[in-house]
Amino acid sequence: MKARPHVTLEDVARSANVSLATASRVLNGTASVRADLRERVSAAAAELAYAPNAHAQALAGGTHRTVGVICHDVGDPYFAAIAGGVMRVATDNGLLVMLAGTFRDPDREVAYVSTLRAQRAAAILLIGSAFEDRAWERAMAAELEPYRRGGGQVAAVSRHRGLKIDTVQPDNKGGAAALAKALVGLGHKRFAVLAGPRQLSTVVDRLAGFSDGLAEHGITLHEDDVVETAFTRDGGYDAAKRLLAGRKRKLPTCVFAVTDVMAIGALTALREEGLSVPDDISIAGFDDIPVVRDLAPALTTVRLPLEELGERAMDLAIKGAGGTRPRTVRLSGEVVLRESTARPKR
Amino acid sequence: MKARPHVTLEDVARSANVSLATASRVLNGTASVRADLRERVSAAAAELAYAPNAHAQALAGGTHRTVGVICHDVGDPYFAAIAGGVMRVATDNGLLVMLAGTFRDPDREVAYVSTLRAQRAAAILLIGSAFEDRAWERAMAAELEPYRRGGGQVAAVSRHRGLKIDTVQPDNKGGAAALAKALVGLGHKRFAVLAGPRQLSTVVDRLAGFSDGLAEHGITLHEDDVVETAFTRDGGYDAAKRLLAGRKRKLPTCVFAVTDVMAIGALTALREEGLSVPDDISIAGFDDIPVVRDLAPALTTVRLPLEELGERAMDLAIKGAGGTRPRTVRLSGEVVLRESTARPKR
DNA sequence: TGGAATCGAGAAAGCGCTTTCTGACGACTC
DNA sequence: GAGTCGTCAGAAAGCGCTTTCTCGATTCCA
Repeated sequence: MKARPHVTLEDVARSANVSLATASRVLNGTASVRADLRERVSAAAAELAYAPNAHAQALAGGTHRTVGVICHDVGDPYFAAIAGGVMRVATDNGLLVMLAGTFRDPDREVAYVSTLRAQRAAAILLIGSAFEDRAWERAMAAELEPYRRGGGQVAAVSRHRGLKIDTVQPDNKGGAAALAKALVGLGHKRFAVLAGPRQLSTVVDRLAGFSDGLAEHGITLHEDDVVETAFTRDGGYDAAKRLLAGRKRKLPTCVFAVTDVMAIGALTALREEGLSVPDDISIAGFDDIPVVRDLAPALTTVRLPLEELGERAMDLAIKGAGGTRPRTVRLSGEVVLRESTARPKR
Repeated sequence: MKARPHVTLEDVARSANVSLATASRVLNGTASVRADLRERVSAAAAELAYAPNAHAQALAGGTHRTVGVICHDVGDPYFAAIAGGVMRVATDNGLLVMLAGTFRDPDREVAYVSTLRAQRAAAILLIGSAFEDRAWERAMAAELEPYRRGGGQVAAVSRHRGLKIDTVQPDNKGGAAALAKALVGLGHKRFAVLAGPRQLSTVVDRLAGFSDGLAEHGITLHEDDVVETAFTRDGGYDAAKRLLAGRKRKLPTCVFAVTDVMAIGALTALREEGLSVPDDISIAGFDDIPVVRDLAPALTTVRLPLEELGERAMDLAIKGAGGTRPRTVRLSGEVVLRESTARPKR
């Protein structure tokens, strides 16, 4: 057998002794074709293991069945959960998902959008906090705008409003405020927050919400109660260590890590330093990624409907933009008190 | 401004007052072009926010810059870690990754390969245990074979040898055997194994390795010491509960869950039943996914170089098949004893 | 200064498919 | 039985790009 490049529709047509057009019609069910011809074409296609060239189909004005999803880190359970939701909806709609991780590099994010644009992806989904940065925003808009003008759909999860796109927005502020109130309700008065870089809108919102929640009870969150760190497990770990190193005596009774992933790192750091959670110190996270219920102690957090976040974003993109105003779907979180928080003993 | 479809190379060429060919050459740097023309083309392209149509490029015999990665579940940390490795290498090589989750549905897996074939993906990576099923294997081969004949690269992580493809194979058997020996070394004599479905080759290998390792020390793993369950966190949870329910008295002193994810579920189940790990019972997993070091107690496991698994698989695919024989890269694991295992007290 | 050799730009031929547009052919109507 | 539709298969025109192939304009050597 010779090494031939690819089986084409023409091969199928020739083998079935019909025209290209007829073969195409049979394979797509576009128009009615006499039964015997239809039969011959199907048989030939199967025989030759024909797979249509998706590029040619796309070029010929056919379908664009792929959607691009851009997130910061595929390995992060938060994104993984959202991506799961996206994929379910995508699969249900016969769409292929291209998942890209930017490793939090703004330039790479813009580059990916550009590539997706070149692929004529049916939709682009931006998952995760935007960078609050004018230059980045401009660059992003410069890619997104022509993409949409060309008929592309764009939707985002948890994004900056600077980009005028359809968004599924978890209620970061409200959730954090509710959490703050719940923690104050447990009797806590001295707090510390492990925050990610303030460039990220999610960080800013959760911080603000938490601060507001405390303020309602007359508690002020001072700037030096906030430890800024990387938005990762290791970031949480480091920040907790720094927190302890800095103030061995006037330790807070409760620590709020702005994401569960960071809380997990912090939990380990606290344990390593010989502190018992929640006896010596309480800790709470945000997101309710699947694994936190399996921790010991199980983590108090704000439950976000992660999969739904992804599903709704995909929905938004599929349904297409109706009006000209960007739509926003708000999804609220729910405080889940678990064993990592308790009444303070100090 | 009118809603126009897309900026094409022709638009750019016209705007720059050069021919299509010249514009193409400038944008690809294919051949030398007079400086002023080059300048004009670049300017026009930027001005119009031109993005080449990747489909047209692919069709015209240009580049195929996308690779497909198929795994069981994107949300599973094991796959996420491997995918991270794949993505790093892919990005370094200017490739786009399309990640697909099959949710352990064999048919969907085959369907994805078919789609990827249609996309003329540069490579297809199969991540995770194969289904040990003749019909599935045949269907898979029927897709893969024409794909490779057409120049496609295929590589796998942790797969069945039935499919004759390049493979990165973690040493499941050896790792499990080493783990068994280490556990026996701690003094354990009565074991139980939480296993996934035996359809999956990974399960079979780890089970066999563990059994062999025990056998070397004269310990026999009986069939009813093995609890078969779903290959997930919940599977581990359920299996552990069943284990306890079944034999409140002659409890094993050590439980081996064939994956960390399952071990995590089991850990929670054990805790819920009031058993202390490792005082009442020891537990070990396999894979060393990132989160297990943050558990309390931290999980004993077999460390697999997960990211490297992905990297090597991508390497294999990029380097292309040299000879006709499928290549196999073997990566060994390393037993990591942590706090979830201790000398048995019973 | 003439002719060969060189260089670079444009014309045009596909890549594999979808989709009008055409044109047979048989089934109708009056 | 002549004329009119309605069907359905085939011919052909792109979709947007890359890449020969071609040919005019330079440059260089004799």
